[in-house]
Amino acid sequence: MELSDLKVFLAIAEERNISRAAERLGYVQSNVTARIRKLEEELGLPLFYRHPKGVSLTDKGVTFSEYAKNILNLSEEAVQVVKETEFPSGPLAIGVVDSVTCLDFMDTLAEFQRRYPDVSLSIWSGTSSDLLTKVLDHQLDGAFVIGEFDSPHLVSEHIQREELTLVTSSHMRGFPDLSLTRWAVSPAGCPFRRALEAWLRSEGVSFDNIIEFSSLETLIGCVRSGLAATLLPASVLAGDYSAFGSFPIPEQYRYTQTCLIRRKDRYSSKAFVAFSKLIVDSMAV
Amino acid sequence: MELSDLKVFLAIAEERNISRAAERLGYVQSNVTARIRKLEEELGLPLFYRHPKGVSLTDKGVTFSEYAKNILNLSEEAVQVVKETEFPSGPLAIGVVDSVTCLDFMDTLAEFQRRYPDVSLSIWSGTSSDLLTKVLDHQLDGAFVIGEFDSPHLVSEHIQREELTLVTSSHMRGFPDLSLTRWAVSPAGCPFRRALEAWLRSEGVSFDNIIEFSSLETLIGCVRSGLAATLLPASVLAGDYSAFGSFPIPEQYRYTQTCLIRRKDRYSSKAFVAFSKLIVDSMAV
DNA sequence: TGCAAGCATCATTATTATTGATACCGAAAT
DNA sequence: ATTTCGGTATCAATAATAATGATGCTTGCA
Repeated sequence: MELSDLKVFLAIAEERNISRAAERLGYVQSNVTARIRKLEEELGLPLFYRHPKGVSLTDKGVTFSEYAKNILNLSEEAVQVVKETEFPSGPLAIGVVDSVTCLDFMDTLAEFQRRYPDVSLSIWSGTSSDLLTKVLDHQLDGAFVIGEFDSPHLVSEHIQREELTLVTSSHMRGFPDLSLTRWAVSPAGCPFRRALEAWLRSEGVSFDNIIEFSSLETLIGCVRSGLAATLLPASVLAGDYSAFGSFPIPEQYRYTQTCLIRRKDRYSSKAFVAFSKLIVDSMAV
Repeated sequence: MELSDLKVFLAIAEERNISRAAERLGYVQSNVTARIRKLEEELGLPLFYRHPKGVSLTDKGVTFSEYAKNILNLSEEAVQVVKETEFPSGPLAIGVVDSVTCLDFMDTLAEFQRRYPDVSLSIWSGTSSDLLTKVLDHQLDGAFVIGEFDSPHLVSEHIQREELTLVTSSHMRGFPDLSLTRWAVSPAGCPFRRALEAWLRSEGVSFDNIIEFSSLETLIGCVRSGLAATLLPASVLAGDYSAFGSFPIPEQYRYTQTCLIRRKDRYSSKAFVAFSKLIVDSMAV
């Protein structure tokens, strides 16, 4: 049994299809078939059920896949750790919730690239829970998410407290009538949306006059044009204050936390440490 | 990088000598040299210093070897877990301190073999600290040791409280004069010896009139012949009471604990669980 | 009945690992 | 100084293994 066998195995397990796994791995189907059969023979048991439309893991296969993931993660970490130089370098994958990408966060990124040109930084954006999954799955070194997350595998560091405001178009004058307002929101799971829901519920206002946006840019565009209002950190409006009206909301719902999360058991590369330090410093200003 | 590369790497690291590692692995030296060089090239850094009399790990090599061990342990565990059948089977390596091997422990072993013939049991004996090391090193599934051990990687289960007695030959009559007694002891590190030392110190008796035995059998033989006295659990004398005199010692030094230790993070096979259950039950009687 | 999608098989080829012979290197012995 | 010894490195030849491409087999579905 070799690490490459585990990679092949996991590819099949994820694709639930040998042909697709072969394609993904850049091999030919017969090869992948042969390898997985060899592995099964070596273990003396089937890892997959074969059905006409693909394959699926047996119980033992499920168990084995957990081990396989751990083993491969560990082997990657070993290589990374040992290759690491004194100066931050190598790949660094960071997740950022959409709402943060609008901040002067971008400036900080540029600064990071300038200081540490040997780090190849890749930024993923997504919802907090997407990013959470990716961090737990070793697909990201760390992520900036909104809200508190509690997992035995994570550590999180508070980066910044954001102040949510009720944002409207500047065409509308003054604090709107909540019950008559149409709301622009992110898909379910977004902490801003949850805060909005909680607030409106406490005001006794129903929450069905909503439009959902998967992209924050579009959402903001919609608010700017006066189609709807929303709840966002004022900082997201990126200085374009003249186009918007911004109103405080009750203190109970006003604050959200941006946290940097990472896996407890994952080795923090020099690049990661440098990155998180730079972010914390720049946020503190 | 493959698991076999890690095995080659670790063999060299342990032997500190490529030729010996090759021999141990059943390869020819040039092959092992080539493989390790290929691995080093892949990592882009040397794992070993070469000197005229062999090789030694670089700093990075030390780091890498820690990962390599973990990865290989995990991969072995993966195979073992997945191969495991409903009924206990497979290899089971247990360590037992010398002093326990004399008990009716052997009967329990025989019973275990009878009940679970598919388990290939191997018993290692040694001192408590030897066994401790082997358990931590994944060389043993578990071990019976005397005394309390505290390691974040271990869990231990109390099996039995042993009562230490002052053992003399039946030739000598009555409680001996401690200051005139010659003592037969196990090598340093044995908990019985430590207890004896502590007791004698508290009595103000010096502890230099000693003979060391590496084998408990020989030690007991020596005591039987009247050459020396010692401190042992009465149970060790194996029913041969007529040949010995046995005297209680102060309560403070009288008791030792036999514990079953195992690694916290190690998967407990069905065989191990069955074994430890059988032992606990048989001790409870 | 005839696809189409998917896994299995197999002969062939490409790649990689292993060997065995030999070169090399430094330390210790002569 | 020279040899010898215990070790690693190199390299051409060979053995073993992995990958390919073509084809066969099964099943669900139209």
